[in-house]
This record gives sequence, C-alpha cells and structure tokens, in this order.
Amino acid sequence: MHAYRTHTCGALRLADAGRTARLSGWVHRKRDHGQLLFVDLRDHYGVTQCVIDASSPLFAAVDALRLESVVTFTGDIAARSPDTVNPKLATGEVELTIAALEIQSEAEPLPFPVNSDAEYPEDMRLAYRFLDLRREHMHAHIMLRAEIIASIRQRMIEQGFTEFQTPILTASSPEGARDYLVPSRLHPGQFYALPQAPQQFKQLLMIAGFDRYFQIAACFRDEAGRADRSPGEFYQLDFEMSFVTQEDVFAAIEPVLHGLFEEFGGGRAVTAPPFPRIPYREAALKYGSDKPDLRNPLVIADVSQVFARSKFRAFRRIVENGGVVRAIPAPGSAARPRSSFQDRMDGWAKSEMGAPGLGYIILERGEAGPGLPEGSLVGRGPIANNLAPNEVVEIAELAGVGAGDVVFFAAGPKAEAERLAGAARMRIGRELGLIEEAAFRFCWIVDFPMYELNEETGQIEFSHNPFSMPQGGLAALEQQDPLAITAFQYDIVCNGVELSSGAIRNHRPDIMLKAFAIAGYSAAEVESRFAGMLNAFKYGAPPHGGSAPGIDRIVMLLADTPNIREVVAFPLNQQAQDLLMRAPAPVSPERLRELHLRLALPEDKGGRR
RNA sequence: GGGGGCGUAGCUCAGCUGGUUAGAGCGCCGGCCUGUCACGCCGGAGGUCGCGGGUUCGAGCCCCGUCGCUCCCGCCA
Repeated sequence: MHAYRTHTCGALRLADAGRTARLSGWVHRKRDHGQLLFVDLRDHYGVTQCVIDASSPLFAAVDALRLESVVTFTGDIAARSPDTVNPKLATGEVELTIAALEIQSEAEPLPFPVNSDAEYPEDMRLAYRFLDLRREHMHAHIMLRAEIIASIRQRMIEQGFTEFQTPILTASSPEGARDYLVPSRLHPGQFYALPQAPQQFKQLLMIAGFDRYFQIAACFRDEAGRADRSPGEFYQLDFEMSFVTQEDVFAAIEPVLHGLFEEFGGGRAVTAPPFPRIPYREAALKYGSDKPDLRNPLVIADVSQVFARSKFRAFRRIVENGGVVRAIPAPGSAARPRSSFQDRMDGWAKSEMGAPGLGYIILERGEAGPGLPEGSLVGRGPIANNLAPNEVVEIAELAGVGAGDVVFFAAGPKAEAERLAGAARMRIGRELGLIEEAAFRFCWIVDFPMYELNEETGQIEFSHNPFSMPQGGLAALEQQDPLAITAFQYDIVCNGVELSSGAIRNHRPDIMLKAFAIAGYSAAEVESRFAGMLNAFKYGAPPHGGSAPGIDRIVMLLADTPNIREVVAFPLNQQAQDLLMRAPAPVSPERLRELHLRLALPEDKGGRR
C-alpha cells in the first residue's frame, strides 16, 4: 500500500465500499459525539468523512487531533446507511472507518478558521496566506485563474499566435507610470527597470518578422493600489499582430474573449462578436464614461440647447459659459416619494460627487389648461416651473422619457457634468433594478483623441500612448487641429471594467517625430529617449497593432469578486508590502556597498538631514 | 498628496437622546452526548471600547489631536 494514499479525499464512491483505503489530508472538521467521532479529512480534491468509536484504542489520539493537522488514515470503506448519506458531498455515500493513524504534521491553534467563510481582516489573511488559500473559495479562485490562463493559451495558439518571453530586467519604458528600478552591480550608478509592459519588445518582435505574438506577461508599476488594481505587479494577456487594421485586431481577440467567458461564465450571457464599437465622444455623452457598463440600459442625452433658450437662469448661465446640461432618464420612477428618491439622489450628488446638485423634472399627464389639451405631457418640480410647456416636451423627447418617468440633470463644465451624469446613470440604474443580471456585456471604445489640452499649463499633451498611429497619418498631423485628431487607439470594456487599451502603432519614424513635435518634443529628445525603437523602425517595420487585456481583471469578472486580491495567490497589500515574505525589507550595508548605493532617508524614517 | 467611512472580546458585529455592572453570534477552554456532517446541550474564561487630551455631575457615545484599516480622488494608458 502506498505510504500516503490509495485515493484522494474526493475519490471514494459507493462502489469502493468493502475495500481498504488509505487517505492523507488536513483535519477539516471534527464532530465529537462522546463515544463516536467524525473527522472530515480534506485535500485538494475534496472531503471524505472518517469515523471512529470509543472501542478503538486510537480513539483518544484521533480525538486530540487539532484542526488543520496533516494525517494519514487507513481503514475500510463502508457504505453509509440511506438516512446518513450526505448528498452535499461527492464522497457522501461512503465513509472510512479509521483503523490506523499516522500524524504527518501537527497544527498549532489557528489564527483564523479554515473551514468557514467568516470574514477576517486582510492583513491577517495575507500574513497567513497559506492558510487563507486553504479556504474553499480562495482555493476555487486560484484554480479558476489557472484554468482561465490555460484556456487563454490554447485559444491564442488556435488563433495562430506564438508565445514569447521578453526580459524582466530591462530599460524604462514609455508608459506613464513609475518604474521599479534594480541597481546594477557591474555598472555603478546605473539601473535596470522592471517592465511596465513588454510594449517595446513586442513591437520589436513584429519588426523581427514573427507576425503574431502573445505572452501571459508580468507587468510592474510602482503606483498606488485600488480595489481593482494590484499595486506592484499584475499580469496581462499581451498580444501584437503585423499587417493588421484595427478591425483585424478586434476580429482576432473577440472570439478568444467570447469563448473564454462562455467557458467560465457559468451560463451568464456573453456579448457575441462583433462587439459594439463606441467612439470615445459618444461614450462620454451617452454613458458619461469611457468604460460604460452596457448592462445598464439608460442612455444620457444632451439638453444644453433647450436650457440655452429657456428662462431657467441657473442652467442657461452654465450653457452660456461653455458648460453643458445632460439629462439622465429614470423610467417609471415618478410615483416614488420625492424624499426617498429624487431628494436622496440630490443629496448623493452633493455629498459624494461634490456636485452643486442634481436637478430633476417629474413627468405626468396634465389636465387641460390654457392652450393645453387634456392629457398632454407636463413637468413638475422647481425646474419645470421655470420652463415653457414645449420645452418640457422637447427635453422629454431628447431624453426618451414620458409620463410616469423622472428625468435628472447634471449641469456644469463639460467634463464635470459628464462624470456626474455617468455616476448618476449607474446609481439610478441600480436603484431602479434596471441592471441586467448574469451577463457579460463587452464593447470597444474607439477613436480616442490623440492629444488633449493640459488645463493648467495650456500645453498640448498626448492623451494616451504616444506610439499610436494618428488616424489620417502624417497628413492629419500636418493639417488638422491637434485636439481634433483621433488615434487608432481603443479600449476593451466589459461590464464597466476596462480590460485593456490597445492601438495600431505608429511604425513610421517621420510620423512619430511629427507627433512628438506637436506635443513639444524636439527630434533630438525623441531620438535620445527612444533610440532603440526609432532605430528599429528605420530598417523595415511592418504596420502592426495589438492590445493587452488584464488577466487579473478577467478572473475578477468571472469569479464575480470586486477585489483583485481575491484572485491573486500572493498579492501585495495596498501599501505594496508582502506581509508573509516581509518585502520590501532593508538590506545589509555590505549589499549596499557592492551596489554602490548610499541611503538618504527622510528624517521620519531614521535618516538625517 | 487630498477626501469620505470605520476602529467595542481572538473574529464578525450590536450598543437608543450622554446615565447603573458594556452585550450577541462564531471561535477558544471544561463537562455531557454512538449517526453527525455549520452536530447538539450545559458551564467558563476572555474588554485600557485604537491611543492622547478636552467638555460634562457623568463619555463606548460629544469635541480636538493622533495612529491604524478601508474605499474614493489624484496617480495609473
């Protein structure tokens, strides 16, 4: 008989009754009946009930086992009587009668229970991550992640992609985040950077003629974390393709994502390719966001022009000063008590969004009045009182609302009004129960502006990746207003989560120099900062493009958890620390000396001025 | 760097308008229990109410400061 096990803890079935088996695993739970003791033994594969009674000489030893000790039980498999079968357990028709016990490893009293889903503070869970990962839902998340990654690999290879490895020790890359730096021992005073993404390497692979690249790529960024953003490091499905248009990139990755979400989505509906393409400007207007949640059916409308002509002074002045008024429909909510809906929305806008408020009109069928036929649409509320009847009707038509509905207004400078309208759209959608449940709704956001105006400095800056190809190429850069130029730059969004950005790259040195010149960079500057890339472009570069969906966020969506640390086995905490391995940590003076480093700590960290 | 929320038993949380001896569930310890499977029953231990100061006859509750956690903004394509 094998030293540790003849079966796993998830394997035994009724057909095994009568055989002798050996199981090894963790003591998951004990149920002590005085003269009879049940032990649930757990391993990676499942749980098996083991039983022993007081007539056994081993009874006291088994009774004394602490939870999470690792043991080996040997004994006969018995069929359970029909009234004691546990249908919740795959092995629930049988049990092992303990005839021999070997303790492989004893456990100390636990800092938190493994056999329950009770919530525990995250710092404790991270400090004892090996225990946390034993818990059922964490174990399932990590296995899900592994299966997702395996499926991605297979699907990408089926699409004709080839997996590559690119360097971890490399140079600073053109992404905007802070790099992690690694000091060089052999080159005093010089540093490697960990890649924020393999961006330049994948472009170099295209230039090298490999045509279709992908990698499950580790990316490193020295930036603050968020619930949906791991600090320090994360993984992307990084891919790049040669001789492609934007539509070719979409067509290559859509079936991968669609198939993946069908496979692991547990029956939830998935947008079928082709995914909707929404221009950036349209997304900002209709959804108030560049990552719209399309499970929400509400669509925002622009009603600025109605208010520009109206006698409602507050909004008219906003429009006259270059601002906008956006209308957010709240269908069927007119009958809701004002205090519990409209006023609460207004209070939310003021307190949580920092907005002056959220105006509204309640729409009803009116009685006949001067010039009004019976049953015409009328508005109620302070704003409606300052509008002509035809203006109310006009707003209702633009916003797509009618009698029985409420329409809310977000007014102010364009960017602020859009942000408020977008947040209100989601809040109203949730409040009214309009969000489609159990669905993954994908879209592409396309036509991002190439440049934006920095309000503080008045400078023209790249709004995203400076290496994207401007739509219209060199001619557009030479002839158009820079702020009107769009790029072949796109995001893929699912349920309001940005999975990735991507672009058709700018592979032409002449267009690149012009693009940088518009943002105020001299040719010499560009040549020196991106010498490697520019040089490579001078020897025959294919047109190419790609994207890099975030693996962690894909797993989050499929695991249905809002916290990225629930789908990473060993995440850093929000302060970018590893509490289990104790990183980061000080190093000895000897190590610093051989790296030619001297610390200059701030005073509150033990340094001197 | 900025803003919001939270901080009460090992853990999750309740604690009324400021008023007697601060509670519950889970966990832990002890006892009982031969068919449970989140076993059950009885009993017990466990608290500087994050910390410091203030207001008050009286503070877990109000005020100020501070520390920690958390979410958001900035940042991050």
